[in-house]
Amino acid sequence: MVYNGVFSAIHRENRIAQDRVTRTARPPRIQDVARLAGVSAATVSRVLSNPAIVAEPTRLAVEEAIAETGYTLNVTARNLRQQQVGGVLALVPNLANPFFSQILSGIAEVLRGNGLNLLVLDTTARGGAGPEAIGAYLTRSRADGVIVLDGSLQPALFRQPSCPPVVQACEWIGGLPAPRVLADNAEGGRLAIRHLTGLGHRRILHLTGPEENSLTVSRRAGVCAGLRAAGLADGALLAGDFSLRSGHAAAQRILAMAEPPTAVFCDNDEMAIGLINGLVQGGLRVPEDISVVGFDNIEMSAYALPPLTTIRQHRARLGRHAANALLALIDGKPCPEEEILPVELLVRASTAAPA
Amino acid sequence: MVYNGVFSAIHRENRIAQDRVTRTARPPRIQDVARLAGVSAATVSRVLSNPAIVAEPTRLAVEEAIAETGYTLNVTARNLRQQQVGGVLALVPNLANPFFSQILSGIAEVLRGNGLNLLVLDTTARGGAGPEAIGAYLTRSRADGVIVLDGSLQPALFRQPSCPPVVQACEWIGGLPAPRVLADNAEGGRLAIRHLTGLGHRRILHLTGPEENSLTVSRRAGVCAGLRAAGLADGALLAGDFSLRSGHAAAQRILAMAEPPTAVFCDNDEMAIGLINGLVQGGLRVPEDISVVGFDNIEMSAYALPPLTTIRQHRARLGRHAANALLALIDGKPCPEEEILPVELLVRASTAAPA
DNA sequence: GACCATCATGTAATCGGTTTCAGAAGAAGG
DNA sequence: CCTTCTTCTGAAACCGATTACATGATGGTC
Repeated sequence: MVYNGVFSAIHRENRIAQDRVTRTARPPRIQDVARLAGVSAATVSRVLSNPAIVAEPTRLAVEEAIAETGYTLNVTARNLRQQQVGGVLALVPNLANPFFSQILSGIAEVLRGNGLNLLVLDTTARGGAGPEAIGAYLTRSRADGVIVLDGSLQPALFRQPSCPPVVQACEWIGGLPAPRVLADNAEGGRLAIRHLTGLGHRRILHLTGPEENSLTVSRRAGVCAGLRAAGLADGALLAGDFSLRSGHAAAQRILAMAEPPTAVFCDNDEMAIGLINGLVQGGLRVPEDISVVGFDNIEMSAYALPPLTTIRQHRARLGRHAANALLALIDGKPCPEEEILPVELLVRASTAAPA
Repeated sequence: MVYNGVFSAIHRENRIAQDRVTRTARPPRIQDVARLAGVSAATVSRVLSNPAIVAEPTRLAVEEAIAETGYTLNVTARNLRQQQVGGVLALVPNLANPFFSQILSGIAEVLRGNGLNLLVLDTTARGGAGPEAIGAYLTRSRADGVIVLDGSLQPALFRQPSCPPVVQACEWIGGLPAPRVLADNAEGGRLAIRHLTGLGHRRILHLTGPEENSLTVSRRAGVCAGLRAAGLADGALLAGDFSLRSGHAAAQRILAMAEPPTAVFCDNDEMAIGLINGLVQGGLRVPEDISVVGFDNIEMSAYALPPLTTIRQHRARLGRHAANALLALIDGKPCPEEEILPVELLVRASTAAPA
């Protein structure tokens, strides 16, 4: 006891000496602020998290002490005590894809407003995380919640008992009972087809994403509905993978057709732009010889040549809605199982009546 | 003491009962694993972080207990004890911009390999973070390190005593003494001009980013060097802001010129694509009437019409190098003040000899 | 003046790991 | 058989906050 007292006295002297020499020696803790303000650590904590319950003079003294010491809260300590992580994990198939990064932007905006960090995990990263590596992140100890942007993940991943609340955005995983925030993909497909059939097109090709992809499936449904509404059969389809390259490759296939379509609806803008590039280089004119419609309205589509007719979906907004849904889930508040955001047709110059 | 003993016995019973009923009652802690394995918590911790120092039979028993309980480490608790955050903060001007998200992708890859999270903060987010909001993140308690991708921030932000190690990537901030990982911007400008002068161009316009931007400044220097090497004067410049829109706007200005340039070098691909769009819509042909060179080699540039001649820089690689530099800094290892990554000229179809 | 409610604050337990230090067990050497 | 050294493990302190509970002061009421 005596030894202890002596020791801590020495220790304190030492600390003060250090403070005089180098300010960076050791960041101040809540206890240091308390000492300086002549109150307990509990009171400082209260000033920090709930100032209203602290008497005015005390509060001012504490605030002054905080300013004087340059104190900043240790977030990790708070998180440990409050049994939270302070962050939400976003699972994206490809961080480098602008489509996803715009959704992330919306997510980040809402999270930051609620004091939460955005943690990003690239599910198909190079040197990459296998499913088991992703699973290691799906713990309450790693994130307070998860937003899934990758529909190709296994639902089993999310069934571990310690998995935090999950929300799906944009794409979704079959058999995963987590709320979904989606664009109205079917309606988008339908709108695109209605536009084309309205122009008089009857041979319409659908350039899709990967066959099993949830976006592909629902957009395809809309396409078929649109075709039927115009009294047409389901029509041809060609499978791509959402990349510029696969759009370009599709052009070669089309150029080689005996009876090529007069219009193509693409499941995203990037394939549409790749397709136009391939078609034009193959000697066709867009839209005179063949019309092209995209999906997403990425920024670039307005500056393509010709500017692209497309289905617009508001990606940042989708991200915001997903983040808000997750926040509700984390707080144990009710959250709709499925939220569908409207899309709209944007007519530019890549579509015209068939020759 | 007795009361305490009785209480914890009841508590334990209760816990076991809960475990039988719902597995989600309470995640196991290291203590639970220790009890099951018949060892102390310290030993379990050692198995987790440094298995080599634990005797084989003990280790196996612990590993079995871990598997049986489904234990997962509480990362927050570990971080608190180890005085770290387990994450690195990236300050990006615009998360939705593919240019930055590809750098992020490289950063994320390296960080994940080292067990660190990537935290993303959008410096110009909507509803946005003022400088003071950003400053609140620049604390050792919020991040183990910071990678700055935004050259427009105030250097003073990073001077707070509690600011963690900082590395700048891609752009840089004047007066901030933090290591920089950059593309060879000047060389890129020089290469572009050499290519154009080699084709015979003599009236070359430089479409720049914002005047004070660090990329603009160094690319401009390269452009001027290139022009001088060809015996030409510094030449005209037009200031844009790296956006598609500003490229498009520049086209209007060029179309209105009495003596328009025969070639334009743009400080990024997006402006170049916007520019081409504007020029073509204004009736000029690219490259027959006017040549255009971009910078960055974004994916889209290969599929522009015409495909864009540009300067290629490897963004993911830049991100990886920046992350590695930061890791060195965090570990107190030496780290070069400036690292310059090579760029190269990619000739496609948007450049040709002047008419 | 005694009693009670209210408010402000302090004390100490707590979150869940890691790590220092010390001690036990076993091996090696004299 | 007794040291001495090594290897392994456990007890307890520690990281830095939050918060349940206790306490003291104050003011109002009868």
